[in-house]
Amino acid sequence: MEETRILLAEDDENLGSLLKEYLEIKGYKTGLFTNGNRAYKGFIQEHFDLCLLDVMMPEKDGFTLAKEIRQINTDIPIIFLTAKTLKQDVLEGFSIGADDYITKPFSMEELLFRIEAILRRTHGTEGSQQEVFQLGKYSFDAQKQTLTIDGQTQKLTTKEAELLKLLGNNKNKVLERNFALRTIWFDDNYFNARSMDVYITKLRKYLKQDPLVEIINVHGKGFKIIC
Amino acid sequence: MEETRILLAEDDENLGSLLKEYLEIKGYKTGLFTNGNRAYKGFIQEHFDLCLLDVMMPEKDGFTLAKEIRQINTDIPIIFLTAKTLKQDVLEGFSIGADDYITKPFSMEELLFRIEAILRRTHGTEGSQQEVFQLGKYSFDAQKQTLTIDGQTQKLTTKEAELLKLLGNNKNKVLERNFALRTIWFDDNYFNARSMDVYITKLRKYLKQDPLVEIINVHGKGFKIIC
DNA sequence: AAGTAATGTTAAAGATTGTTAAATAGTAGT
DNA sequence: ACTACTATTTAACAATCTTTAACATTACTT
Repeated sequence: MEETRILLAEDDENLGSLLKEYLEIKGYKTGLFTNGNRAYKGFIQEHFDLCLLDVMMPEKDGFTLAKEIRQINTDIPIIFLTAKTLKQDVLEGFSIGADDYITKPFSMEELLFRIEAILRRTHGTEGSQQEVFQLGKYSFDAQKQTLTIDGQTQKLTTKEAELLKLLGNNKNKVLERNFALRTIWFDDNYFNARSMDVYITKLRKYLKQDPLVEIINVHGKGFKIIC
Repeated sequence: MEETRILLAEDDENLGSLLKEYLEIKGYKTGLFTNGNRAYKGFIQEHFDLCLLDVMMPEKDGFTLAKEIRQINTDIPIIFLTAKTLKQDVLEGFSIGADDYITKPFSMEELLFRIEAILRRTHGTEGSQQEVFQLGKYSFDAQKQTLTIDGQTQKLTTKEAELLKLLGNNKNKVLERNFALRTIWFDDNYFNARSMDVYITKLRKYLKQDPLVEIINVHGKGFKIIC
């Protein structure tokens, strides 16, 4: 397996070097650039496999930089780091071709999770990758968005499936509220949080047929599925 | 494999040189001309395999240039770049013999997708090459626009085939609405979106005979075919 | 125990998608 | 040109998905 190289564009030097240090410990060679222009030059001169771009930077903002990078390489995964989420911004980001979006403050684990998820998606045999979870007597197919028990199959909506997938990824471990909100809703405001609660209720209904499977709340933290 | 040479006529020098830079990184030798007259001279003097023509250019617009190019070479693929889509313009473009049409702003990924699609179509020994998809028990021939199951063959209309081809190209992955609309309808407005929905319904009907093949909606994103 | 915050639940409102049929546009033959 | 036919778009309404609102319940804090 080759070394994965990450381009990091972040004007806050403290945060930047912290991230760089962390990523390198995790085995990613990281190039840190403290403004958009330098990052662009770096991108042209060196080889990178993934870009982490701060949106708000002096001189050249992350979106502009991303557009320029996209002109050179359409495939390289781009993750935006941003202080605050405006739906508008998220949409603009994705229209440029962002692969993910992460709002500050974020934990290092969260960032790593997203980086690895994207690298799996990009490198891996993608598409055909089977995403079937066993949840007690239930079988959940994230691709097809279906939940099956005793031959009975229930179709799930997109959001239901996305949430159950995150829960299933963390069986018997806490899925943090903010993490789920940022991953699925791209923003962790109050209303999205309530929307997520509604979906938790829906999933619980679907999962009633096996009493050994349960989604429990961890007050103030999030939810975990036990099975 | 020989080198493919692209003629690029674009009066906006910033965009032009970015495109050139990008295309060359992708392995296409690119000649950039910043107005129609220069582009015409360039076309006569050098050899090119594909033309990217901006429609709106001072002195000589893209359509006029295309007509002149067509008099010299009836076969060379031509893609128009245009700021805004007027149905009128698209029709005029195709009547001149355009091979494709792309509206700004477009992503580089999108442009590359179209260039490569056309080169496959034009160059390749093609025939039945990569244009036959296996979708569960179905066999779909994008060239012939036919869908076959158990020896029964159903003819598809052009739009039906184009849409199924895009879906088939992204098996088990989400085909984004906007991308499909821009690729097939050249514009992603509300009405085209509804038209696309109608075609999704039609395709679902055709695909009913194999229950393992399904086109599912990913709310707010697009569709994916699973099989 | 009382008060506050977080979660549970249900229903309505709002947005997107599914479907059918009619209107329009395009095509080929005469 | 006209007619007959097919393909595509538009319109209308139905169904589904998501968010928002409201109120109920539970958990935590003091």
